Amino acid sequence: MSNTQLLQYVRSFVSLTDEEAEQFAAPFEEVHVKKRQFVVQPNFTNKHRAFVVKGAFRSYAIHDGQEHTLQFAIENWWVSDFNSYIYQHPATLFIVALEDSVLLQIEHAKEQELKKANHKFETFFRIMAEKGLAFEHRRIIFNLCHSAEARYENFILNFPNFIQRVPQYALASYLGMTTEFLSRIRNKKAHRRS
Amino acid sequence: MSNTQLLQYVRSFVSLTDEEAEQFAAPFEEVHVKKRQFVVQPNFTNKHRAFVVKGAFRSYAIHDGQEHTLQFAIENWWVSDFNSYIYQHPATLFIVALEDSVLLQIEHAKEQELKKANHKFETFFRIMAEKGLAFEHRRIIFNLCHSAEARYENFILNFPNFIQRVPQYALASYLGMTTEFLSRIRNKKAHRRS
DNA sequence: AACTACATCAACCTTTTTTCTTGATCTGCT
DNA sequence: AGCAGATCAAGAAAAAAGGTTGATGTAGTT
Repeated sequence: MSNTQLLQYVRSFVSLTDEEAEQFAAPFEEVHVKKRQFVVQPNFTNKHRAFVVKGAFRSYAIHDGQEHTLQFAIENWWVSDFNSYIYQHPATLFIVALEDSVLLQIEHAKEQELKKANHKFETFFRIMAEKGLAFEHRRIIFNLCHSAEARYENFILNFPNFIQRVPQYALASYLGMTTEFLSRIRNKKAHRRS
Repeated sequence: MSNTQLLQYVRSFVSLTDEEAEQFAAPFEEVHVKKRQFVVQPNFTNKHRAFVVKGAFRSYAIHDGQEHTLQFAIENWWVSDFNSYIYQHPATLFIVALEDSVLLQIEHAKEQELKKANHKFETFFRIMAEKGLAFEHRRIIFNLCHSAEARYENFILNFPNFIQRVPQYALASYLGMTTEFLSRIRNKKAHRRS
């Protein structure tokens, strides 16, 4: 059961009794999406917070016709347009499945109930937010300080399991460079090794 | 300007002074969508009525895993999940762009204001609804009375400019037959001609 | 002035996906 | 039995997605 996976994840942050675990998992529903399917689109409010049980996602914005990737998510990551979700405003991001995937999603209102119901649940969501914030801070600083090549190398180092699963144009736009330039970096690297 | 196109259309049904035209057009906003992008999805309320300035759309329902096409729309047609739009209830249809397209859309509330503001606007929307209703009546009767082949021939006759723009599987599901059967009809027809 | 780090544009190739076609077989009607 | 049409499976054809390369440009450095 896919709840097991979610609960295992949650329990790695807060300890839950079996009843608590059950209570936490209850409001989540399983959703299957096919590759290339959108789960969030601009102008539609992002009503759920979603946990990736299986598969891969990309969230991105389009500005002046250019796609800018904000995030990738694979198993045991969360995906949503956070600005849309927490304020329950229309989304500005696209979130699309990069593979056939399975999500566990909880409605915004249900999440509020959970947090009210049990202090541990509140703690869990706080930890998620803090981790997310810290991660983005590291990312921003790193991006500001390093060259395109260094950013790519860093990505490989930190997310080796993403590399085979995200398309290169998406990775390029995540790392803030053109797809052509990323292609050249990879090429150069391959030659160096041989 | 794409408003011109809308106003020309409106004026073909009701006469408007220039001020009226301006007032009518004001609440419409232009939206660009790419091929394969959804503008309406089940469970989200269809908040806008949309006029197709450029491009093509298809609205369809999924029942028992089968897609059933309700409508196609190209330039100068309107597209929405009408049941969702007029009652402002969650949609049951998908509406997807078949090509890169441009819409002019008006919010539900703004439309109500327009209709209150000027009798002519009320008249215009009444005409749209009546035309739509009459059209669907013709369609239903025709479908009940004719064979798959006759329905296809009729479509060609009445909507020659749709033929090249809608995929065949979509047309088949609009005409109430399988894509394979439509393929055979087309094939037979081609042979007859040569 | 040359060099580095990167962008843009266009062409092209490869792989994957989508769409369409065909044959074989089945069903329910008349 | 014969017709209108469905279903299933296999392929072919067409379109789209993804990736690479070369040429050329630019802004900031050395």
